[in-house]
Amino acid sequence: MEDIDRAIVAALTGDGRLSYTDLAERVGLSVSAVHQRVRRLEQRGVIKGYSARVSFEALELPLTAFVAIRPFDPSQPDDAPERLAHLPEIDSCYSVAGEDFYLLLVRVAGPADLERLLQEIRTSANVTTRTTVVLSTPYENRPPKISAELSGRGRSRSAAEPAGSTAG
Amino acid sequence: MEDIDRAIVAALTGDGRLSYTDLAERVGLSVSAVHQRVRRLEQRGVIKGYSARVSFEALELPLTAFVAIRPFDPSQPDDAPERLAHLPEIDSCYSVAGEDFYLLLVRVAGPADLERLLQEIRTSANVTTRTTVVLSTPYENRPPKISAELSGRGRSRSAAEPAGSTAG
DNA sequence: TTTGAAATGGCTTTAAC
DNA sequence: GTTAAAGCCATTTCAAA
Repeated sequence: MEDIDRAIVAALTGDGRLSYTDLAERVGLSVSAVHQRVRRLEQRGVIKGYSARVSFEALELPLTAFVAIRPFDPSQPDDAPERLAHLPEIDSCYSVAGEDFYLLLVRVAGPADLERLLQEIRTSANVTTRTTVVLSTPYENRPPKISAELSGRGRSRSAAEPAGSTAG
Repeated sequence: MEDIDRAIVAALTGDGRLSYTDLAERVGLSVSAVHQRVRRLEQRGVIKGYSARVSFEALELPLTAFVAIRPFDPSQPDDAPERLAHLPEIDSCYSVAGEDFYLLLVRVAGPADLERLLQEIRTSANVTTRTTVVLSTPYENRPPKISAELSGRGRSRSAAEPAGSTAG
């Protein structure tokens, strides 16, 4: 992938509502050029969509936990992700190597809800659970590493000086 | 928080670039009313921002792993999150109860990069690591539970339908 | 094939009710 | 919360490199 595409992805990861005008200024291209690249990135699946970042505390879901699960009966078909998909408290489901089969990230209002959720998980997927409560989240869902270093591309307008330009 | 606000948050979590026009239609309010609610949600910190959802495979970061860390010397000050923040491969950092001190979610290009990252983590924060490789991700970062279901209230194009105006 | 510039329709945003 | 209006942006179209 090109450097400019990486810069576009990095910018939209930081602010998914950036206008094409601002985006064009940042990467040093015209609006239509940037727009075309974004469309291509979306079509190629590099950009899968856009989401609002929410405060789970404000949503009254202050308790985050990891729930490692493994089947109670390993001979059964392993369809835990589908069996658990209906539970909205489950934020993410990872199939993992190691002792456990899956690692779930869940968000609930408090211990009572966590207890009910764990019971629901166990009965829905016929699994055992091992839960690790999250005490705090120093950072989460940070933008991925972007190696793009935009060399000073000549532009017509000199009024704005986008980030990434060589220090002068 | 009100049901309409929850519906707005849910909609923007699913599609952070929804226009206020579409949003207004979904929740059954006027455009400016929805706009005002979104501004308030942003100011209150319920909506912390907007991000593009990216394909880590397309970004050449196909290997995801969880790295549980604990200090090599527990008598030292515990500032692992700050010491590790400069590593862009670290997607998230959770302070957890249980055997370990922190749980990191990391994304790298392959096993070689993972090995280098683990060495970097150990030396940067003076910690031991226990790594769990993610084999696949059935789902990730799903929208949180929203108790309000306002489906069916949306109008198509009728201009004179004062939704929710029982008081007037 | 990709980029740059202009025009139009739609959206965001503000003010008044 | 609603309506209306003004300004800005997204999207398309076309010309040029």
